[in-house]
Amino acid sequence: MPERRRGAALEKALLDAAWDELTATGYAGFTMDAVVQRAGTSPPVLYRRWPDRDALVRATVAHVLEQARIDVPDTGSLREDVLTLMREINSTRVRLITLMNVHLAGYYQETGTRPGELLSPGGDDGGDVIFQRAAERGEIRPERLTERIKALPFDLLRHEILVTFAPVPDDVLEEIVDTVFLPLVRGQ
Amino acid sequence: MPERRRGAALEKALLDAAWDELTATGYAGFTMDAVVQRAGTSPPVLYRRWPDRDALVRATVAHVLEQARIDVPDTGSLREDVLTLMREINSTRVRLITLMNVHLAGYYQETGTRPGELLSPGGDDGGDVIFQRAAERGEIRPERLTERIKALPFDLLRHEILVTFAPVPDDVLEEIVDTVFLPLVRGQ
DNA sequence: TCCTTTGGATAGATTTGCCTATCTTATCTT
DNA sequence: AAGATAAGATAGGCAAATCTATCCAAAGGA
Repeated sequence: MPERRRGAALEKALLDAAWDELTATGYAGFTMDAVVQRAGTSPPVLYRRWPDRDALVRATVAHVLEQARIDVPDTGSLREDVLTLMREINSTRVRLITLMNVHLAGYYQETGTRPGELLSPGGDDGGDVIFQRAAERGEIRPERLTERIKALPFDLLRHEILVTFAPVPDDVLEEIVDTVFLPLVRGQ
Repeated sequence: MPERRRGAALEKALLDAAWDELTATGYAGFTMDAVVQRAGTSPPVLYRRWPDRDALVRATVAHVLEQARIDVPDTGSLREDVLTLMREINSTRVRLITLMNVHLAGYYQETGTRPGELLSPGGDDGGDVIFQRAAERGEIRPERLTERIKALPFDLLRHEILVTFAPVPDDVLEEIVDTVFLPLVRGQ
């Protein structure tokens, strides 16, 4: 019956349990006991690794961020590249985004992290590649590409997620790209 | 020394204290004791009016929402109308928006309220007037006015607030209106 | 196989916040 | 001026969560 987890495997199980607990109950209802119970272990196991609740939350967020890398698509068209990225974000990061913005007010003040850092795929430059390629293909007018416009579809996606707390329907993604983003970069 | 507050004045003072407490510490750290102390009164005074913490939070939000009405401007140009609305929101509702989105996860589940309802000035139709007038003046192409595009500047403003937790600089507001919104409704 | 390391169970001390009971005192009404 | 009403102080019971002390048991290494 024993079959005990140890070391890294145990640590991952604890952080996963903490993450589930965070998304289920939010920061307000987040208790060490609940994490212990969800992970099927006992308090000292938790306290040996993280001295208090805040340390555990920070480690949990860091752990999830590490695993949340998104790689940049290359479909051959800007429309599909942007939509692919948006769909990827939409399907994998809704919990992360809502949690970070909705539940973790205190987290920011301590760490200096900003929620903005959560969406740019692979840092702030990762997304630039798809615009460079689109410009080389002649799909867009490069002079239209301000930082704001490059960020626009992702900002709007993030906004939808933050206001609805749910994944965004695919036709909304297409509406954003086709009626807002593309007209701006193609110049009508 | 006494000079006791009573009735409506006391109630307002309590709700204001609760509001300050909410924005200062967030929902997680929001305690009845802290509100009592901040208001300079004692527990029974609070509990005679609101049976528990959740009721107080709900009453506080309702109280703030009541006082947060924004009226629709009529400057003669769409650009100024939109900018005026955005500036008004920017200067009066940053705390409200961040709090509602960042701290009050539990509030929504109970009340069914959605954060989206916080920005549309005077309900969802209030803002429509400025677009009607702009169309009558011939400033814009009415067929461009989808719901999404009408909401666009306000969605982007809300997004900025949610990501930075601070008022948005005026030049950012102008950038949004001049490089994103107006090109879309004027058709280039 | 022995022994060191580490996971896990249990119980409890401590803190903190919720909420109530009781009493005093100010203010309003008549 | 007297009585009714409501504010405010104080104290405390209760519940829940934090964190620790102590012990036992399993896994891995020598």
